[in-house]
Amino acid sequence: MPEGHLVHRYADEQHEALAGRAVRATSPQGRFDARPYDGRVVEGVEALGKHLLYWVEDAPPIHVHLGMQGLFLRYDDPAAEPRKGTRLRLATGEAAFDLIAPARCEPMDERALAALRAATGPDPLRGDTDRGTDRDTDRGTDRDTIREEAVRRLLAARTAVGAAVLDQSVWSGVGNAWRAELLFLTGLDPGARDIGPEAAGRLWDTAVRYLALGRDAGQVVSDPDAPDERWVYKRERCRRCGAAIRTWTLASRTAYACPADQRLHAI
DNA sequence: CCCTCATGATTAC
DNA sequence: TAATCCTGAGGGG
Repeated sequence: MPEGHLVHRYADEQHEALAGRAVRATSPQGRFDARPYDGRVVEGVEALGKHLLYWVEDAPPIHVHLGMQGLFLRYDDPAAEPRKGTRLRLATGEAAFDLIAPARCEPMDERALAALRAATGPDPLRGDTDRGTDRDTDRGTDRDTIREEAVRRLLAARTAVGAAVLDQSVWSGVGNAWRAELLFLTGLDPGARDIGPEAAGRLWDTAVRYLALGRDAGQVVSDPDAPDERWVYKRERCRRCGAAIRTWTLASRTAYACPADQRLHAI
């Protein structure tokens, strides 16, 4: 059940383990044709919002989306028996990564890749790592430029901010738990509209900072002093003020908000 | 053990 | 708006 922070964590871990190496690629379950990738060198593993791209020498990139149920298992013994239902195993001599229950796992052609990039808004975790910085700098998309684009797209959305941040073409990587916690941290009610460039910028800055904490910790972190706690997400009462948390459906997902600490109009 | 729900998103109706 | 993908966690019996 991964949002962008975990997808980036997977990408970083697998890039470290696989890039520059030839991999054994198999589909124990048989639902992915791994033959074009078996024995080839992995050039890199890249996260794009909640999407993963595997770049492999002399083969089309593999697109993976974990959806709600997808996960990776890492085995330090690459000969370990995969669980049945493993869609894809990528293994070196040192480790194996098994992909279970993905929403997507498919080769990507140029057209599909262009469509994916076009449908993917600014990612708070792009440009955060050295790897990403190099790549993004080459395209002239430094942090400030990304931030301006993020603010522009959020304001252009015209929907409730809680709907906009879940729209992956507005910002990519934010999911339902982060929506709840980021909007709390920014003092914005998910139903707020027309929040203005200043609040939009604060929300973006909060996303950049906290998703990085979450990626490094391997879980949602909305209070560095209490990394296992949340302010409003799935809570009965606000962790800050004790008010009863309001829940409702917004953009087909359960929204959580503190009626006292979050406002419909940015201050 | 069985049932429901979920940190997603597409597709069909 | 609902069904779908089809795993894991958690609650009830």
